[in-house]
Amino acid sequence: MNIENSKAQMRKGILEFCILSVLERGEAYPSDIIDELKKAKLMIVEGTLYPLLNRLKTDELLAYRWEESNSGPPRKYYSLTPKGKEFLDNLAETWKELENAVKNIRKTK
Amino acid sequence: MNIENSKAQMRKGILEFCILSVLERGEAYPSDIIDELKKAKLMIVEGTLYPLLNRLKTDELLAYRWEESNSGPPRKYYSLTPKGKEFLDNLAETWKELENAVKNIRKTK
DNA sequence: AAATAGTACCATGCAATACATAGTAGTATA
DNA sequence: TATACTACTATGTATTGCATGGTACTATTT
Repeated sequence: MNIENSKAQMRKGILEFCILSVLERGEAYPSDIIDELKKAKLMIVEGTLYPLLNRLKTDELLAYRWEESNSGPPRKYYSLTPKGKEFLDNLAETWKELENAVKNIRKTK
Repeated sequence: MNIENSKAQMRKGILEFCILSVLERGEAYPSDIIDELKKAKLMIVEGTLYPLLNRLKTDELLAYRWEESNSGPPRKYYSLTPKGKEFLDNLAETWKELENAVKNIRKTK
């Protein structure tokens, strides 16, 4: 049993929350999102990010627009929809509950 | 996109950590573990717990012994191995890093 | 112009794990 | 014996992060 695998498993399920959080602060395109997460020491790879963004778009939590880049190919800027913002609030609550649960398990008794 | 599913996904990857934490405090059999987690508001079902316990046993993080019950079928008591304790310490560190990563993403910038 | 490099996005098979469901088995009680 | 309760086992399904391979656009180099 491998700690790197456990790290990846722990990331599962919270990346959605983190990505919506990044976009709460303002629209961004995928590389920006990767950079923001990397700054917070949370690594995500393209093979994960793109399908995830597409899922969120399909579920109407995100919207996007294309923008020409002045130094490379066009970019897809994502932003939160009102529905996305609401969902994010729910995720934030869920995360807090999870944190508390872990805290209780680690401390109590 | 369904908040209940997101809750389940957030649980993925940290149940291992929580179960090892419960056992850090002393050996327990599966129903005890379920009760401890339930007390902390973390729900796990048998179909998840048993395979997980078996995986941890297979990886030598847990040991178990059978004990006759005085009011029902025999019980399988699990306990942490030294290897398990060491792995748990790593998981605790990983969890802390994850908490900080989320905190940074939610707060910074 | 063609080739190469850098950047951006897309597609998909695989591995891991939570859950739902179905079942077996031991013990106690009706 | 049948039923109920408790405990453990097995497995198919759904979901999602990762590895890998690819397409496409723009800029730079040959």
